[in-house]
Amino acid sequence: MKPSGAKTDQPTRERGDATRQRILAAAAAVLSTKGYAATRLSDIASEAGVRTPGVYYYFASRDELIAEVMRVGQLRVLEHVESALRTVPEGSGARERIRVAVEAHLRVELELSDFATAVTRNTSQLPEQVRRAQQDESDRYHSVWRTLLESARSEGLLAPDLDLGIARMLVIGALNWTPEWWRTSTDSIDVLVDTAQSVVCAGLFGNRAVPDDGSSNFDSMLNS
Amino acid sequence: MKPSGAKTDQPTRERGDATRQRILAAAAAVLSTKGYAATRLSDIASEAGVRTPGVYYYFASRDELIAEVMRVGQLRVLEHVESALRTVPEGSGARERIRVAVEAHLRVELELSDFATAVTRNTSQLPEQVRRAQQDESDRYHSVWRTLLESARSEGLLAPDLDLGIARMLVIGALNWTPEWWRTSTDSIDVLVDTAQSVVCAGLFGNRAVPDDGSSNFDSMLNS
DNA sequence: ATTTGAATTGAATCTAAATTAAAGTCGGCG
DNA sequence: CGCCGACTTTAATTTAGATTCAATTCAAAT
Repeated sequence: MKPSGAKTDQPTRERGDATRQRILAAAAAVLSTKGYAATRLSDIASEAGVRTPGVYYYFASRDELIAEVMRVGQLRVLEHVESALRTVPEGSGARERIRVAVEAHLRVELELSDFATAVTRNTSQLPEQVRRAQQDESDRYHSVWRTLLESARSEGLLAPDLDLGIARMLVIGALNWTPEWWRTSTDSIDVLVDTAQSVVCAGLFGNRAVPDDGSSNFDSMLNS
Repeated sequence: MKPSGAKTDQPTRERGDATRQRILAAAAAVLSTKGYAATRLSDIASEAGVRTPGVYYYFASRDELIAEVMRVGQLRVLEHVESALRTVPEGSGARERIRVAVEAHLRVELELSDFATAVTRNTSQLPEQVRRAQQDESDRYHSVWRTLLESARSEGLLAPDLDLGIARMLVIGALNWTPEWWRTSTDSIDVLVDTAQSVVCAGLFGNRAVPDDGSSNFDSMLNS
């Protein structure tokens, strides 16, 4: 809050780096709650403990700052989900992988990263140029899900007439909408994760049983 | 100086009424594609064939105009879905009613009304005051779905441990996300409707077969 | 201790839009 | 006709907020 600079005895080079990070994080926080329309550079600055013009030392413009938030956010989602999938034991089937992806998506979205939330809540409202910054990572993320569904199909888990593209977007949509209604403070995320896993798997595979006997959490892998 | 007067009884407003509607519709159109952030009063005006200040003859401010779009939009969704549900034969079960609700939601969202799209794509980004305008209708809409799920439960269609609130939001989320990716021109909406009905019903009830038992053509509700 | 340059700021400037003011048009009706 | 009031428009005015600029601080190197 103090206008005075940070009193750390850090070397200036590193302090500047840290400031940049603070600004970026502040932008993600403001963006994820207020949305692109209502995000003021001054809000970001004060959240980051800097005067407004200070932002320009690190970012060329408001849109460039926001674009970077988007890029980072989309990348974080992608990497978190991919990394979760990497922990799934080799032999596991598509069902298990999809459960893991659902959980990873929800957790990074709701628990781990304002950046992720900033992305899903704002993508649609951005100026063309800003949106482009994220396009690449976004495409890659969709590829991950496309692959998941395709392997489910080749395992014979899906009804043969199911349109994979549509199904994919319905599932991702359900997950992406969660920031609109989920109140982290109030509700337990574990229940959400469980419910979402059940509903998504049932929706795709057509049966709702097959609970996870404890192996749903992707940090703990038991089956093989 | 202004036509201010609290006089409710203004004679002859034929042309004005139409203009007001044009402005409202234009606002819905712009809002549904560009989003709140990028929606300029001047865009709305020119889309409506009026000069910018002309808008102020009918609406007190930009936000008031937008608020009305939101109110109308949410109301349209509500009424379209309720009216669709009214066409379901008395004896039908919750599964059939939910299928109808899914279809009605998608169609009003994607085919029938820019207003509806404007609502779902912008609600989260609005200033508090504007959002409040729709709150009421929004709550009523959620009640409709709550009731649908509750009757499904009382018919024993749902797993007893399923969290109805979460399930409801996941389903509505999947539907609300469609305007983000669906390209009306490119794709057939019928396939989307079919797929969504299957996935939602399977997701909730846990089996994917059981299409509608030959009853009712819910195309009959497409007017209004 | 002086110089240097990265980091930061207070005080302008600039600009896109929203909003207001002040007329102007036009059709109907006395 | 001629003016009345509903409707529109052109021409300001205002304002919020992004961006720029010319200093200022302060740690580190000389």
